[in-house]
Amino acid sequence: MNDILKELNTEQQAAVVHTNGPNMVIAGAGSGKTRVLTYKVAYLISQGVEPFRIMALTFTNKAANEMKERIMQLVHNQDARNVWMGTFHSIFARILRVDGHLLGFPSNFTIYDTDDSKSLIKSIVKELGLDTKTYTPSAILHRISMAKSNLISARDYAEDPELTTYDRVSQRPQTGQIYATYQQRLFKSACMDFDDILFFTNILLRDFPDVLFKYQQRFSHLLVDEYQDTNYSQYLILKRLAARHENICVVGDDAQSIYGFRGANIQNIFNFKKDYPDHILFKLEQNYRSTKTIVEAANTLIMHNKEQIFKKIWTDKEQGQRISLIKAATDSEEGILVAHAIFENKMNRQLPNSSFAILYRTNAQSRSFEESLRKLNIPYRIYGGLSFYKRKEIKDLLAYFRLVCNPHDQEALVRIINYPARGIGETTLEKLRVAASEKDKSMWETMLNLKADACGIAPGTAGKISDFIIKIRSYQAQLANTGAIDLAEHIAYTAGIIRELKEDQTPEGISRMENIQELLNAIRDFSDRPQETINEITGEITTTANPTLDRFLQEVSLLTDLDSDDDKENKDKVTLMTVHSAKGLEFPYVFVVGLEENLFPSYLSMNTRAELEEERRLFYVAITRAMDKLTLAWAMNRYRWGNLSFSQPSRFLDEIDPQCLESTQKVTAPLNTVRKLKPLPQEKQHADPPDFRPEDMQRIAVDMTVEHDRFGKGKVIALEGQGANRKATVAFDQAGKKQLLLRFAKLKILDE
DNA sequence: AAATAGCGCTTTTTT
DNA sequence: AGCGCTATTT
Repeated sequence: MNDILKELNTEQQAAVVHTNGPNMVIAGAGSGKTRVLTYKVAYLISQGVEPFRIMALTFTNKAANEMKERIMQLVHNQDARNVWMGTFHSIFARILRVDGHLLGFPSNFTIYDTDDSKSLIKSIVKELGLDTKTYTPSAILHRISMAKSNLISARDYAEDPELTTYDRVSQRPQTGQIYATYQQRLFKSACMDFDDILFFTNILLRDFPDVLFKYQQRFSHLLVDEYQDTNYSQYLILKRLAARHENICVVGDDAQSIYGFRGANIQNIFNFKKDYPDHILFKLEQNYRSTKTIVEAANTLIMHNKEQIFKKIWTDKEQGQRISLIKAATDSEEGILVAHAIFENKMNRQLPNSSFAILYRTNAQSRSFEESLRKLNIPYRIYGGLSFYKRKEIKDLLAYFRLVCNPHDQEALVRIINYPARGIGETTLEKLRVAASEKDKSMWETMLNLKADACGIAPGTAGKISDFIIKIRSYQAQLANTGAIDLAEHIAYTAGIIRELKEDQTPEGISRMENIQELLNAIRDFSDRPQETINEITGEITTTANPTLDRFLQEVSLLTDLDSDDDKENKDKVTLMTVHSAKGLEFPYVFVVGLEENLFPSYLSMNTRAELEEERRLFYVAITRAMDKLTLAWAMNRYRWGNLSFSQPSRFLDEIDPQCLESTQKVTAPLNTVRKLKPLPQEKQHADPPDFRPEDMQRIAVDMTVEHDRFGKGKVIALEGQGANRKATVAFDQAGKKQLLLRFAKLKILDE
């Protein structure tokens, strides 16, 4: 172990070997923050601390896994994998699965992602008879999220004059009511949203002293990465857990605090100092990542912030190249110039694609870079944006899995009860919703005890509901004793999703099918990997083989696409991502693009000094990702929501010491002004098929062969309803099973 | 019931 | 420009 310590500088060593009592490491960009944390855990293990008594909280799961790997190398001890290491959310979700029953949650509770939460809020807003344009789901969710991060329950919220006044002033007086209903609904569905994981962890530790005691005892050492981005709720969990041993080490950099918008509280740094007056403070100021030019540029920039903990970041490295500035005429030219710059550097210096990164403020900016990179045949990978797990087809299949594992999960139920179409429409759903809310039961329970006539549901529809229930139950019966991949494939093939997708042979349809296959592959990988399980008594983590599908779901709900892509064959790609997701990463060549007023800084963050300073810290994070060479780009004109608008260069460009910048400015502008003409809309066909006979409608009966102008030939399987509402279920040779309203469908009888 | 056309709306960052 | 929702069509 002493050999290992030699790989650290004096300050880093001091921080690593200080293992007793509270301590804080303020670490500048590129100063080896993660290194200190990794070595500290390794050092603790080498000093005889049992791995499962160490809790290390990181910002991403990827960081956690990399750290674990490194630690195992350092200590030559497989037990190191028993360190409780992961994001706040994944670690405390794990704890809630063990002890959440005390709060009334089953251990298989579902975690809602932002889309689930918004869609639930939307349906609540509608139920309460409010306007979804005033009460936009994202605004409401933001309010609820802020409340939860500050441990304000729905009841507290309603009684808080400041919050309610704010809501009244902003024309949304019912926000508190929505919050309360939202919580009830989540609870009945056995679901938690992201903020609930931290909120309920706090409640658990607050109201159940023996649980608190158990974890306080167990975790002798707490370590926290990216402490500057923790919120109040996270702060309080740490404070509670650390109260017994007070061996808590937090690592962070106030200059890189960029998550204020989601409740991160820089005050936590000062609270730490207050809570532990005898804490030791370490400062890491030597940067090992970047050239002198880049470090100086970053230092001069951040000086413009008023609120900061003073430190002087310095480096031993060479002066390096000056920072290039690209001034483009338009956003598409910005893309071209950046792609060409990458191409030239790559060729002249024989660099791999992976040494380049393009960083932008908003996901929407990625397009022009994708286009130009593609034209030059430069492989790239985009992170963020529409992530894999947010795609419709993936969410659909996952919803089946979710419903099987937790039938009370209402968002999952609503999503798939009529997908693929099985004749349970919006009207029926509304009746079920009303019935469920009257009986104060989950929708699933309501369906199980369905008294159809009482809810005004037709017998035919009730039959379809019961078919659906039987299907889901048959999956549920297999859950416990079937491996994840076997059940997943069984569901994918028998629920009709794959059948539905196979019909669609458009490029999008084919890509959707590929995505489903990719999801199944991911589950296969997961099934092949032994799973960690917590031993309830000792807290030790043991592994079990052949995990079930619910284990997969629990894992997947907290993943981001940043976490899960390492072993892709082709790793040598240019990276495109937002500055936020670039936190903690580094690249030899970095392009920070879109440096314009109202874009970076964002027009939404220029109202207060605090917001503007956060934007500046964000830019600070962006430029400190660069190791060797930094290029900044901006466009004089940019397409914004459909039309071209003029831009001013970002004020941040003027805040960098001009000595760090290249004096020359490139201006080349072969403008691509030819835009494709849209084809004229086609004349619609209103006429009936020439040989259509209206009287056929009366004569149609089960087992007849019929023809539809779009779906082709098919056989009538069932008929229901009377008069104008008469419907036929037809099995088409090509298009599959469809329900059609005879009044419209114009079916032609081919064979009786 | 299912598909489509057209309209208005939104646009920050993410565990 | 792209999306989701509503109104309209089949």
